[in-house]
Amino acid sequence: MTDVLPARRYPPGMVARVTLSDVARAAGVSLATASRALNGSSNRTVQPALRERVLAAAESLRYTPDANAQAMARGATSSVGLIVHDIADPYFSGIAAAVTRAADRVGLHVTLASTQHQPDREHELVALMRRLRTRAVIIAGGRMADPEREARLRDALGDLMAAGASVAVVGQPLEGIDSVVIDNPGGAAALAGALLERGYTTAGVLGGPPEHQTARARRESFVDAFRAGGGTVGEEHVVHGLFTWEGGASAMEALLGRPDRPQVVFAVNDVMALGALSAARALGVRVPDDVAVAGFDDIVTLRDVVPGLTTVRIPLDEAGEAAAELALDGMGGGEARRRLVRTEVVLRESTPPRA
Amino acid sequence: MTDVLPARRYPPGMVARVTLSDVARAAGVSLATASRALNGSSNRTVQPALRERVLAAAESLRYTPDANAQAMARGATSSVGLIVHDIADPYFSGIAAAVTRAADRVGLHVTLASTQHQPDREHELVALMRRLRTRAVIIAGGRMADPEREARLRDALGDLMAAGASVAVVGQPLEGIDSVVIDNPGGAAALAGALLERGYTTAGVLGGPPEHQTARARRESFVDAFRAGGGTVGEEHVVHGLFTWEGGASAMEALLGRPDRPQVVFAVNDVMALGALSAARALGVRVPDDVAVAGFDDIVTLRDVVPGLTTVRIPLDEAGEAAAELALDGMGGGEARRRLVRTEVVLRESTPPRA
DNA sequence: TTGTAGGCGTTATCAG
DNA sequence: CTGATAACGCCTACAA
Repeated sequence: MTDVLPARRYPPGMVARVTLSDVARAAGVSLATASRALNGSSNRTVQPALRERVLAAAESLRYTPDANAQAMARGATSSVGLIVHDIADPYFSGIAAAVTRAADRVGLHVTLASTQHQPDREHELVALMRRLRTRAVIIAGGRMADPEREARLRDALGDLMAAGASVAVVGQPLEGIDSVVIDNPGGAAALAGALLERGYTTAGVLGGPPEHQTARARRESFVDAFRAGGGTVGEEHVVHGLFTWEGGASAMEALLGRPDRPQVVFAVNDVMALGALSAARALGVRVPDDVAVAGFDDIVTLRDVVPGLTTVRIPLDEAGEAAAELALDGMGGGEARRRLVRTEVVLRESTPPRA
Repeated sequence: MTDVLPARRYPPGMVARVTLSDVARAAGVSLATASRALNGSSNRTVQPALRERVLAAAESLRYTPDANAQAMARGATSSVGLIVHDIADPYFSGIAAAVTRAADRVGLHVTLASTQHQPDREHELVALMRRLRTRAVIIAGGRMADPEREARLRDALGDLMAAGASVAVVGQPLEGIDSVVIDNPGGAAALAGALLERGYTTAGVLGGPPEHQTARARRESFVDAFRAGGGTVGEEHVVHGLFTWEGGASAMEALLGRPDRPQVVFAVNDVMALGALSAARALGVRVPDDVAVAGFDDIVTLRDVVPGLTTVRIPLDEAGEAAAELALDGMGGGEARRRLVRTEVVLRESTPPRA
């Protein structure tokens, strides 16, 4: 078996690429046979002897099939697209990890695209995925509800699906599209219940942006449940602000400045809760001695921090898995499916039982 | 302009894909002209009138070029590969964010692959990238030094580069390959200096796995610098263990069980430091009152936690940017380049100045 | 079982 | 400036 080098010539700057024909020639078989030997697909109709020859030739020529060419010939790629707002955000990276695992399991690879926090870019990225002819795309994020943006997104998704790709969103359900929805209301309500059970009777809320879908769901469910359970949440103790650390800090500041400080403060996400902790400390208010604090998300690197933050865990791996399952199974043409990912209350030291 | 639908027939299950020919036909021009009008490449030699017609046709047909076909014809894809161990790890997701941004900036998209913490899979993923014909690949991770694995990786990288792709590694420098290296020794030494300056004279180290490259670099530099600065680090106060939360916790436990407890304990990463905090608390040892603690990495979600953890920040965005720059500039054939990313000491409450 | 040949969607070369 | 037409690398009926 000699290392027959391709005789073709390449433009300067280009590198010699060994193709299937090279392998076929080196092995002394036809292109078809080489293809079958290397790919095998369903019917492995190729004599062991030849097969060996081909494999050996491929090996010695360091041949690797060109996925793009295969995609063209087969009419389908082996990639799934994942669109997030910011991969550095633990929420998204958690989902990404699960999606990656799932894709890997079925021999697909993932193309990652990030909107860089610009929700209006979502539709552009969907268009990108269409050009790439990804088999499926998973869209995570888009927490703000903006009808116009959603319309454009829908449009792009229409084109994408018309091209045969399947789609799944996780986080914000999208009418008519397979979606996995996080049980924010359930989690917030459960948290309220758990706090009541621990003896808290008055609560405040750092509620995030009024229009923020996720924030709203958590805030409203918490308030409703806490009240329904006999607790008190004063209207003046529901403070709005940004969905960020700073947002949590300044909201907490405002809250602590009011009379009748509530026994516990619920921040609609962990990062805000951290800001709240910091603000409290700055004001000389001790947590949990003077005021208890709870968050939402259970950010992974926050676990085992001191004091442990009571929160609601979102099983991101489940969410990612579910999204991948929906997207990869491809919807059977029927109704848009929906998967609910249950959240779970995690009680820690920041909300000790009240005597 | 009528919406001329493609007359071709497709196998069942397949979806009608509108191609450039369809657009050309609808616009009444040749394939070549349509291509030029839509792509324009360098020489935009196509009459405005025709150009308009083509654009309109494409628009109404909802045409999008097939990236795979373009890749084939052009002989080059527009994707860059990114290989990490675990995208959920803030270290990797931080780098991924920067890489994504950089790629985006130059009109490339990123294909993400994860080894799932199995370093032996790195070479497989490199092979994947080769099949995909990515223009460049960035490898982040691989903290363990395993010559055999490295050999296989090298091999795969050779093939990849022979195919014309450029490569850059970040984290663990690889001989002969463009790499961005994190200044772990510098950071650890600087931390030692800062602690000495704050009045600490005795230190212990939670050193991670003995063979772990990163751990070793940090541990040794810290010890050397602390001693060089007049401080004391007893051999029995350097405890090895896992590079994880549990590793930090049990190492701390062991350390606190010894006589002559050091004034400050340096954990070679933040997560281990967290474990250490937890272990200390469990043993009734207060931080920082009874013992000060410092970590390394400055995990983003840990900032602003109480008590603030003194640590060494790794500017992941810089690292990612640098890697992308190296990989995308493609090495000019010369020597392997090297970029040093400086780390920065961040002093917080876990290591207060000693009176 | 193996080989031949046509096609996948674009780009690019080379004549008109 | 525009239009045939040959690649690009591979797969797959269809034939042999």
